[in-house]
Amino acid sequence: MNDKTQEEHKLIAQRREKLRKLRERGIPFPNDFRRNALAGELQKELGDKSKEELEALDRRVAVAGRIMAKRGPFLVIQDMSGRIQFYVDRKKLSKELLDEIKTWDIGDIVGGEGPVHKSGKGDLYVNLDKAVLLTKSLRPLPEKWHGLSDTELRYRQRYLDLIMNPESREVFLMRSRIIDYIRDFLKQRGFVEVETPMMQVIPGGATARPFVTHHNALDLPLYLRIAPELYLKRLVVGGFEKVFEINRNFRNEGLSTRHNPEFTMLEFYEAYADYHDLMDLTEELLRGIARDIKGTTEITYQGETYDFGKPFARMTVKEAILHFNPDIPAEDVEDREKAAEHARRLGIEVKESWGLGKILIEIFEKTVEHNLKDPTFITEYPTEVSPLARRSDTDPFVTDRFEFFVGGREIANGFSELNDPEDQAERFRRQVEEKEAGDDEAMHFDEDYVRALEHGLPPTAGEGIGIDRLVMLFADVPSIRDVLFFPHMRPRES
RNA sequence: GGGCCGUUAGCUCAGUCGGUAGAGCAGCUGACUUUUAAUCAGUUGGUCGGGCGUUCGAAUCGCCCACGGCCCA
Repeated sequence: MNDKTQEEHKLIAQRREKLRKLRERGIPFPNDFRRNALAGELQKELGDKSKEELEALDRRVAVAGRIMAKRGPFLVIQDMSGRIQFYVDRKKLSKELLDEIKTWDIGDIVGGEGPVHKSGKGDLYVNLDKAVLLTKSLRPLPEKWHGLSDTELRYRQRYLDLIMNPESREVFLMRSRIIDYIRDFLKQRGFVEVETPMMQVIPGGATARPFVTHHNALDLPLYLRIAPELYLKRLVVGGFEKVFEINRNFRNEGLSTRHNPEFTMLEFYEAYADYHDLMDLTEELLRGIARDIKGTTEITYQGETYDFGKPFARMTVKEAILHFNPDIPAEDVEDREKAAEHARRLGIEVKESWGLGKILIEIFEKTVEHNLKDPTFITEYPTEVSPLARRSDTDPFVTDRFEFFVGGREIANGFSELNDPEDQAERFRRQVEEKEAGDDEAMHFDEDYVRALEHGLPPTAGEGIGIDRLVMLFADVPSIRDVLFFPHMRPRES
């Protein structure tokens, strides 16, 4: 380590010196100031009153927050609700207090008390009687007008982004409101919120690469869950007939504007329902979120508008492939070799072990998915790629499954659950074969889960909704990093 | 993993043809006390992401590396 890394920046040194003086004078980080008002609420409550009305009212408040700007005798204070000014009156305050306020810096956290008045220009301010520095900030804030725009710093030092950029705060508040809405929606319909293991002996419920950890006392490898599905269905076996969980999943895959190694998933299961019921429920839920959060069913995402008010389109995987690939004849999606030919032409590396179902899904992902702009349910997913979904009664090649797309992105995946334990065992065996053939995303055989099914899973439908992507949609942001407080980044060397 | 773009003062950004590195904000000194990106005068602040190379001379050209962004797989 050289001197350079230890040497402190001048701006920090100046502030540290001010803190040193505070220490000399007593308690540098007091915690006895109690506020009784919030800036934003005062603006709402008193913002319309005239100067004279406010003086007559003589509303005395105690407000605390961070100094965001200094404007002559005014300090701009920001708290969680908004902003209000403090007025520093030279004629009114003691010399000692005036001298102290002079040492306050932008970024410091302060408290002030006094009556709320209004300036000649019509802005509210607290006419300070008392004021106290509560927390000295040792580091300067970013530029007051442009805020913090460097994306790397916004993600690495999210607190600065939140202090400086109101749009960013708004996204996270919206995220919270969306999750609240979903909880209320499901609870009102009789669903019970539960929690199931994040660390699993057999990672199940999805096809994805897991993170591995190790339990010392049991001397056992444990996997961070890639999905809660198999545990939630065990609960349905146990008589919890309507359950949901909103929690993190972990997948050991790359990072992108749509992927973070940990992400939030809503999963819910309803006994005595099928996938059609869930499509209806999903439609109602998304429409409800749109109305509640945006006040309209017209949702604009990255310049394009989608109408959540109209009934959502529904089509099958095969129909969608034919629709977006007019050059593929209808009979070719029924034939493995012909479908494989089309797949190869599209640049897909077709593996020997793939059946028709897997080939169709690859073609679907390559040519259809990004084109599904308007809210659309896609149904009839091949059994081959749906190892946990109930087989269709009319066509065993496909399952009673759907996925939901909007803006070219998958948002939800749901199906009538496979509750035939013997079929499930057979499907697990196929997965194990694929794993042995080199597919490291294929599922493990979960005997314990099959045993649960053998006790009887009632006819059930279940669904997962990716919360991060949902929030991206409603918040109209292009990257998943914009809806995660602390997106994963490569650590920066010191 | 591949392609393209970016990295200059605490922050937001300029920097021409390769010729001593600039502005605004923030900071500091002072004036000013009803300001609204407060204003006025003065002023401090740089390993130009890191390394190697080309050159009399590199923020600028070349190569390698790091981190980030976007796109593709």
